[in-house]
Amino acid sequence: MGRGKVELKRIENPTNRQVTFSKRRNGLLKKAFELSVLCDAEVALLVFSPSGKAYQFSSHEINKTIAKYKLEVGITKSDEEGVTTMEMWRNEIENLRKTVDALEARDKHFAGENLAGLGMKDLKQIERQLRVGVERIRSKKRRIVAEHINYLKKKQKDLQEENNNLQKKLHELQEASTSSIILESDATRVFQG
Amino acid sequence: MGRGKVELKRIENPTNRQVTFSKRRNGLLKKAFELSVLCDAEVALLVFSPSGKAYQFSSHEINKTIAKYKLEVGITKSDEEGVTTMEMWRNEIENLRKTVDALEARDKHFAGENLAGLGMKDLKQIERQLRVGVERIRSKKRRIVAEHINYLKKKQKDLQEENNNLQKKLHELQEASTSSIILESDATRVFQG
DNA sequence: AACTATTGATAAAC
DNA sequence: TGTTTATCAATAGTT
Repeated sequence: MGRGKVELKRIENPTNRQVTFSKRRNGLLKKAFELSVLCDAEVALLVFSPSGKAYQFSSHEINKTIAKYKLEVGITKSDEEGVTTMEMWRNEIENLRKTVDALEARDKHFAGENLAGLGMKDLKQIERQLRVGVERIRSKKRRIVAEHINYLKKKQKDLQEENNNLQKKLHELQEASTSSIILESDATRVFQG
Repeated sequence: MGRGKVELKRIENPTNRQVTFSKRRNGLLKKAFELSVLCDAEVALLVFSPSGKAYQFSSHEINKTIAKYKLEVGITKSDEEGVTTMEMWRNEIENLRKTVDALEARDKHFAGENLAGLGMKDLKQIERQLRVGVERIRSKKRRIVAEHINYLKKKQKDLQEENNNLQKKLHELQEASTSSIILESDATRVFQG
């Protein structure tokens, strides 16, 4: 379902694989939910990304669904305990190490290092990603600057206003002072007259 | 997807519900499979029909996937006492997870995403790194193109050379042919004379 | 992330 | 259930 058919095999380009994973994972979770609602079914779905991130959906208590499944299949609890656990942890750690390696390789590519073995297509894609990144960073910077400018303008305006007020008051005081002098001199004249 | 839209609520007609369950269950299992293959993901899917019949798909050992899930939940839950070795492993895994998260965050920054909370200084640094990356990628691209051009030039030169050789040979053949005709007519004349 | 051209899934009917 | 068909939904590739 898309611009072209897709072979049923691991997508080699890591970026595409990640994007497809994200899209299809959402689709799968949605459909699991729909099935449970439309057909009144009990559904449990576990998904782990290659990097070890977990996603899940369950229509009921997931542990109960799992227990139900185990009952159905007749698996003893001991299967998942003991030595197996250790192995799993080892696997988990190994997977995480691989993920770290992959991400670090990616970072190197973004830094323009370790490009040997990349083809023109890969390079173009990376360049495009970098350019998009730069543009977004610049946009963010522009926004920050604009916000700062607005802040300064507002501050300036406030100060100007305050300034005007002070000037006005000062003026009033001066006026008042002058009048009172005039009045005083009048009064003096009256008294003198 | 069909002759009409469908409300997201339990299908009341039991026959339709059963038919839809059958179809959608198959669709869901198929998509779970595709996700696991295309994206190299670990997927486990459990479905119980309302009548209690079980269906499942799993890309790996389902018990391990389930155990992995429980491990995941166990790690997120912080946390009770355990054997020291276990603790160490947990720590190691958690550290690796943090590393992965950090690297992924870095990638996001490089993609110009999740920039909230970054200051002007951070942004400038990231932008500089990206620009360096772009420049190196471009440089690599230029080198590839240059190499390709050289290859084409060499090929062209070789072809030109071969071409010349062929022309030369052709010319020689034509010369030879012409001479023999002359010789033949001479001979004829001699015989006739 | 948003947009489409396409493929895929499926509701209805048989 | 299986098949067919008209439609809707998911998504691959692209920007």
